[in-house]
Amino acid sequence: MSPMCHSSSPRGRAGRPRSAEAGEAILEATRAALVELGWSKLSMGDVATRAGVAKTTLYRRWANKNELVVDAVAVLFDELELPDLGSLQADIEHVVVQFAALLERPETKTALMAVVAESTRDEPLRERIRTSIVERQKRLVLAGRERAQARGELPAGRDEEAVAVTDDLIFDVVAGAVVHRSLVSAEPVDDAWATRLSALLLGGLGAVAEAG
Amino acid sequence: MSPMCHSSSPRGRAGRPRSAEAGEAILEATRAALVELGWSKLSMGDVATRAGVAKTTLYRRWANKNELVVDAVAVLFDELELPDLGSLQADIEHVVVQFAALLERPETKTALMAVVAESTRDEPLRERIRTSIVERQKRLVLAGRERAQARGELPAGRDEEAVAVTDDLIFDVVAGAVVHRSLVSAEPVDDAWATRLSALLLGGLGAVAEAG
Amino acid sequence: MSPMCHSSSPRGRAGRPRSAEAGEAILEATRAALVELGWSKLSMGDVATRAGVAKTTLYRRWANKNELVVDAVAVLFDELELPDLGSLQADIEHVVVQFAALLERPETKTALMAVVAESTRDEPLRERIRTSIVERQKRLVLAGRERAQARGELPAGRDEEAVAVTDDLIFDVVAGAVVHRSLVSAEPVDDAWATRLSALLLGGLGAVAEAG
Amino acid sequence: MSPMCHSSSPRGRAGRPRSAEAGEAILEATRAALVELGWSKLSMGDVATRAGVAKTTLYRRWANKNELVVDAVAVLFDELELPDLGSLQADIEHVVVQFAALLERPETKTALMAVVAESTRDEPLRERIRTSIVERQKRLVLAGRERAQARGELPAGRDEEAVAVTDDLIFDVVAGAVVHRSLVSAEPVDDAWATRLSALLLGGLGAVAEAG
DNA sequence: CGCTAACCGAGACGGTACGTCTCGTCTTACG
DNA sequence: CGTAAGACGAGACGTACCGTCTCGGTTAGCG
Repeated sequence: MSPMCHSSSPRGRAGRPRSAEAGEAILEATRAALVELGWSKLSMGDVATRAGVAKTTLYRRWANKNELVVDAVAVLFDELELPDLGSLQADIEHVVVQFAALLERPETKTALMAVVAESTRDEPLRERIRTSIVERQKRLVLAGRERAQARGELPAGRDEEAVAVTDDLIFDVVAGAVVHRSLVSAEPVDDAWATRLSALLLGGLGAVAEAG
Repeated sequence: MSPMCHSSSPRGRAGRPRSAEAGEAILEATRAALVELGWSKLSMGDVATRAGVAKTTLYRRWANKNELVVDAVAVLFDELELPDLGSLQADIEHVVVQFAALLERPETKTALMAVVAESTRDEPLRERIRTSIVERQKRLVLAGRERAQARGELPAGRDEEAVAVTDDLIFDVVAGAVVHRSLVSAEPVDDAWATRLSALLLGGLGAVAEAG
Repeated sequence: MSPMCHSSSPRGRAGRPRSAEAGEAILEATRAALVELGWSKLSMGDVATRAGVAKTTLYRRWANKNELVVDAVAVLFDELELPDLGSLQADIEHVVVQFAALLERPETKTALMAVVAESTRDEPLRERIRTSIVERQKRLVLAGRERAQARGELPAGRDEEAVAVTDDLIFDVVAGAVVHRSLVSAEPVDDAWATRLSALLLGGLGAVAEAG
Repeated sequence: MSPMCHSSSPRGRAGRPRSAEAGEAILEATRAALVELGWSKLSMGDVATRAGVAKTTLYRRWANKNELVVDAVAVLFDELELPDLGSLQADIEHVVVQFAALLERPETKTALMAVVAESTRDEPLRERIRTSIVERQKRLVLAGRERAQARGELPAGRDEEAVAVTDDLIFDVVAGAVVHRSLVSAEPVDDAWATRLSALLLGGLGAVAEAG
């Protein structure tokens, strides 16, 4: 399940194989172009030139600019980590600040909303975003919740379904709130804000669990 | 403070005045084009044609496509209302569902994230989004909170600053969660989800207030 | 019946009129590009650049490279003249040499056969060649024949139809022979060859007239 | 002197020899593609696919599209014959009609002028055309003239040089006239026209012989 | 009988040009 | 002066071929 799978080999492999370095050079060039130009002024030709590659090579691997950009930024989200800071509150605060820092990076800031916007009219793109970014990062919620349960901060989830539903809710709330604060409200996600958001979640989680 | 203020009349008025109907026809045409084509395939020329107007007229009133789109969709957000449903929980649920319905409309769905994305590289646009959309809709949080205080569901805010900070937090959390659920996770914002989100917030609000 | 008529004004005139100088600059640039690059390496983008014009401007006026090239070279054929040299033999020799000289010019040499080749698959192009080049130059045959009749070198044509048919034959023979000698056989059309061809025609004309 | 001689074996032969059937399949595929697409839309990749052959195989044998096309159509010209019809006039008429029929075939029609056009800028191509097509078909003039001399319709040529010069003239006139009538004037080469052309030539030949 | 050199198919590669589209500006004539 | 119409310079789009290259795999003939 390679990230770049636009019309791969039909059955086995015949002919010259795709250059491995080209792929990485392109993604790197894409990120550089995002930083310099932003999403809307990024052009395929420019990326190709930066990567020292022909435009055709880009189109051979990605159907369009959006798919390319998703692949280029998806890897950045994998840098997010959830070290054990001893309490759920601390863990949440940490990931919130980390995520906000990621969103402050110019390549992420300009690209994320743009591809989400495009995905509202492009089902394959939406799917690629889901698999490359969204679903991958739910691991953070999962890990945080399980660690909190291990610590006894949260009750063990009896109903598996209910646990997953709550995980999803938390994910949308945390990710959504950080994105909205950062990109829409355009106000800083500092430690104080992260603390307030964590407090809100912790308090709310109890209520949701009771209501369950 | 008209929403379209790109170089008004210099000092008094001379020559032929601007057609009043043209402005509304353009915004209407813009919304229609958003529905049919989505943001990225919407073009100024097409909007002009639909509105029966020359391209020049568009550029005389809006600096570019993004400013035009913001004005075209901003008005839709004013339709959001907060009827008194008797409890804070019900009020929140109602506005969440209403907001989700708004985001499901094709013109809003395709446009909102797009202009936010563009605004990360365009300060005037960001400002226009803030004044035309974001700040205007904070009224909903304000109204909901005051009504809840009146009902006694929430304590009266002693510190005005702290109240505003919490209002902002709630706004980012609610708006962000709904947007993320709807556009990024691409899963439905139904009554059940709205109920869970409301429960989370109500529970959290208590905690935040205590911590405050 | 302007030579450049690719989708001109729908009914009357509205909007900015087409730049007159642009048209001439484009044709001039086309001829220059033909000289330097030849037909097959001539590109629309290059012509546009040479003419200091946008590619769109070319496509607004000509449907494709072939139509442009026909217009660019057609005017060169109008330079052919038929001065009265006192005898039909001399007149023929002169026009043969003149035509050969025209075919030796690099822009004509490379372009003429190319557009004729393309015209075998492109009816509008064939028509444009006929009206812009072929039919226009039949004037030379007409003038030569009438002058010879006036001199008494040829009998006055009784049957108008037969005269036209013979004119066409002569045109195809002269033009075809020169083109074939010059471009296919790739041998020089010098005075000696022109003399031989003229002699052949003069001798043949008598026979055709008798047979006629 | 094989027709396909693009960088044969260096000194002797080693390794696998070239597939004989591939060569014919490629020429056949080229003709088919010419019929369907015409010269300008014929592509090497398409020919390769039609022939069930790799593009590499084409380039191993022909330097480029034009050389390939010349070889593909050259063989068609060998079908021209000059049966003895009893008189020079009849022989000429016959070959004229035959040649016109050949030029009416879509593969010939589209290819011949195209490669001639290209040859004005490509000396090796011009040479290939001369040896593969032009010089080969002069045999028809030669045979016709000798047969006419044998019949006593034409005087025996005293001066060998003069005879060759006249042969060339006749070749250019006949071939040129037919091509021009057929492809440039785009009018039919029917029996009547062939008769007129033959009459012109026969009459002219006498004059040229006397003048010669 | 196994080497080995040249062949073969497939298809990716860096390029170039295509013809279309949209941008935002400019130039008309009309009201 | 505002307007509708539409041409303009600029430049990106995504596609199609070009001619070259790199693969893995035949297929001869020579040793």
